[in-house]
Amino acid sequence: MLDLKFIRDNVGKVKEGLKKKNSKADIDEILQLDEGKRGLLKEVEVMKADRNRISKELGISKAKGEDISQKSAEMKVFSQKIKDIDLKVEEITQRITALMLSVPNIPNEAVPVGSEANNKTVMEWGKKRNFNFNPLSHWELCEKLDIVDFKRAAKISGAGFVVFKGKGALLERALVNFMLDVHIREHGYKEVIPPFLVNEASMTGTGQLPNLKEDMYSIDKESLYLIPTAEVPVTNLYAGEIFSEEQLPLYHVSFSACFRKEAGSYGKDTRGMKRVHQFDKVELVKFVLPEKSYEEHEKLLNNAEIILQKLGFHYRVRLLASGDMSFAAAKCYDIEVYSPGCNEYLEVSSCSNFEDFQARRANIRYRARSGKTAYVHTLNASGVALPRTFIAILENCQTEDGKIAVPEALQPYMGGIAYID
RNA sequence: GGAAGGGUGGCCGAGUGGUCCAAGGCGACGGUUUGCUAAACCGUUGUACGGGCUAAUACCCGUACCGGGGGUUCAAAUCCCCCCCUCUCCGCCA
Repeated sequence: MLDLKFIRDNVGKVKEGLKKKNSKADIDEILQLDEGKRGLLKEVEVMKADRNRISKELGISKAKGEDISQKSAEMKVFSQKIKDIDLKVEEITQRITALMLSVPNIPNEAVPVGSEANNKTVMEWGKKRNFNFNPLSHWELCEKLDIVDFKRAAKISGAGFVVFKGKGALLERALVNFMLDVHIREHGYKEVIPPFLVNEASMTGTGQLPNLKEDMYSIDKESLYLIPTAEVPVTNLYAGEIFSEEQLPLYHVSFSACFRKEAGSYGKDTRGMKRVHQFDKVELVKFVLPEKSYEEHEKLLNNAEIILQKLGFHYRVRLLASGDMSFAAAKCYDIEVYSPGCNEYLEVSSCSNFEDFQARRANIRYRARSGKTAYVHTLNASGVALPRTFIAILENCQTEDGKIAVPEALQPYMGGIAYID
């Protein structure tokens, strides 16, 4: 959520930012409601001051044994007037809040303006592997090696689900443990294993609700949602809390399953496991001081990149254009790993700085040494998402005779085996 | 699913209708003392919103906030109703 006061003082800047993000959010309506509300507040607060003063006087009169019945009767009418105005104020406040929750974050100045086509490659690592044979797609490899079962997954759950089997399951497990270990031991993150079901407040806190409701699985009877990313439970861990300045920065790494309906992307990437309804992910979440957040953002990006470097994959980093960023982000890098079977770059991580946007929604603050409280900045990145990394391993590490050469970094996590065959 | 307790400031914890501007403690900050640290003593110490005055997030005034919502009352942390959360015990299940 943006700061209403900031909107009030920077109307032009905010409108420009929203335009860059292709948002149709109506700032004017919010400002108009806000003005009306402040007018009413001014009026009713004077009345309340009167009420408080007179009530106090009546208390004293009564203690002296004086008759206060007439004055009481007058005050009853006056109090009712206050209640009526309070009700109006409450109505307006709710409308403002509802509108504010749907206003996206505005982009940082470093973000290129435009749509997906304006995303900028800011860095490339490694090189595409040269094959002296025709590389297979991951779904062909999965079937041949019998390590992922798409058909039976569809039978028990539906399209867009996968079942890992044998060495496929082992590879998935190995990847999770490998990534967790790197972030915990080498990058100083503290591990958290959160619930995979969260309440509505948590989903609102990180910005998935209200706008992305159609893309989430929910258990309506209990008002619970299946998490689309560990970002949701982990960020909301500290909702309503106040850090001391010494506690920051705080780094968490978290493994979770992620659940996404992928509404609106039917027919896209239907083959294989590029886009599935349930997948595993190792997520990095940071809580930092506002003045450090862009420095921390670069470090975060690097932490995620290291995973791909250790696995030895060619990848590129894209700075997303304003219109391609998510609702809550102020600046975002995507890491895309190259996969030869499908011959494309696959997004394995979004590395975002949300500034105080999520912190304001979830009310996560810190107390500065001066004693002042302020919102923290939150950031997160996948470190990294599993299915596409799994794809990249199969397609990049395949041998001519149809085996998968396990990357060296993963071998200790797979009982020392060198090949999946 | 049943029964009982609890939810108060950064934290702990008192508070059964007006004097609550929420006691007291801890912590934090400032000061005195001190070779340094500690201790002791003195003082300060919430958040949000609105308004005034501004260079100002400084200062002044007001309002609201004691889990959330509603009610009673001239007046609610306090009384009543509903809900949420939490904890203990019982039952059921793993």
